Amino acid sequence: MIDIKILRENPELIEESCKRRGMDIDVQKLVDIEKEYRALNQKVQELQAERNKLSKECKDNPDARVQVKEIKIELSEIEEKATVLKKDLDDGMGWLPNFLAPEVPDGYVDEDNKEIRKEGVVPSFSFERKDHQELGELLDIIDTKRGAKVAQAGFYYWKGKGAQLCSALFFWTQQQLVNRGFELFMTPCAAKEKTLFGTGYLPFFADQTYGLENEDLALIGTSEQTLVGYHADEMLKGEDLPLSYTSYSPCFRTESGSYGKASRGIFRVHQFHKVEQIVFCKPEDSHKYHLQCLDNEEYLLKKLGIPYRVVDVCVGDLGAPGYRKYDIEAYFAGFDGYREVTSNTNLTDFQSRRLGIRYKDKDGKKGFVHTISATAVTDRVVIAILENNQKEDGSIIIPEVLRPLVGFDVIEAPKK
RNA sequence: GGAGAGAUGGCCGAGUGGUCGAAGGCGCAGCAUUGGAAAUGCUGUGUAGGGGUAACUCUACCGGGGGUUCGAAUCCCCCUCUCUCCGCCA
Repeated sequence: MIDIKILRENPELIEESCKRRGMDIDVQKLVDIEKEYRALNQKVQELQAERNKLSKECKDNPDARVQVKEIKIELSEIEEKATVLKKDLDDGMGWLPNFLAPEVPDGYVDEDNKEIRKEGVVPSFSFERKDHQELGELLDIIDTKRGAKVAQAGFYYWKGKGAQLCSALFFWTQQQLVNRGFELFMTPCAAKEKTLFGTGYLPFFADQTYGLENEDLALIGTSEQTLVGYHADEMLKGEDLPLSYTSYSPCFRTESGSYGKASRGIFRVHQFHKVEQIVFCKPEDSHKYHLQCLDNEEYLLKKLGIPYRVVDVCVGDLGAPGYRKYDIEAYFAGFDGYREVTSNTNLTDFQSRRLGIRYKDKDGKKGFVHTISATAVTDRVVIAILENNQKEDGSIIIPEVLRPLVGFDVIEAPKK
């Protein structure tokens, strides 16, 4: 949510960021609604003041009762109008995107993202490489057919040593983050509209959400929703910040409208699994923790031996709630290219204003916290391991750091 | 699923029609005391919004929504949530 004072005093700033994002929003109309609402509200308050004053006189002045009754009628008419305007105002404010960091690259699609650096050595192969779909079937560790049979196309099973590898990766990642100062959570996998609105997923990503019938609940698209929502309507102590939370959860997304995109295998699915990083911090620190979350992501990929590149995400690929975003794209040998595995957004006070997450310092200074939302790992990292660590027969070398957890070094290919 | 109790400020908790934005406590801040601290004492301390250069002032808010009344934290109705007991259950 954008501070309504900015709408009032510097609407050109909002127009500018909408324009840069290519969003067609009538900011001026919103300014007018706000103005009208404020005038009406002022009138309401004047009448209320008069009413309050007169009611105090009622004990010894019977005429006052009659006057108050008249005021009440006038008041209810104006209040009715004000309520309508307030709703329009709230709806309009809910659709305003966050401001943009000045450094965000211009552009409309992911090809416009700016590469910051490349790390790791891209593996070379003396044989014909397979993609994860082929490897998954060969090794009997990914089952998309039965996923579709039991649930729907876009759902899948991890199985056997593949499932072991996933479990190990998620567990290991959580441990690494705990070692880096994060507190571990297990969260609800459903959340109500208020929470989804507050985190910015509504109204902007309404078509991505799996709602539950006859309930004010939807399956979470990410545990960001439940972790950030955790502190809704709370006043945090300044000295407790930053609060760094992590959790593992399934993530549900309808992915409507994305069928055209490269989606062989389980790269883009209706349910995936993610270890998330969330930071609540003071406004002046959000840039620092944004970079720290990025460092955590890079640390994990380096330990796992996965080559990657970091990109500075462009305006069009950023998402309305985001102020600045770094993606990491890992190298996938089967795809022979870099594809998104993590995404790390500084949301500034966009979510905290919607959710009412504030902090108070000992000296009484108050403000809205900033939030950082960053992926740690997802199933896609497992896919990268499969594709990059394959041998000619299709067997997979397990990354060293995960070997103690899975209890084997290789997922062996079946004998012919 | 059945029965009952409850929701008040950063937290706990009193308050059953006007003098209540709300006692008291905790917490927090300042001052005093101290070599320093603890303890103690005194003072201050809700949130959001409007108006004013400012001192200040007005409005709203006691889970949410509606109603009664000149006037509602308090009375009435609806909803949501929480807790306790019973049943069922991973």
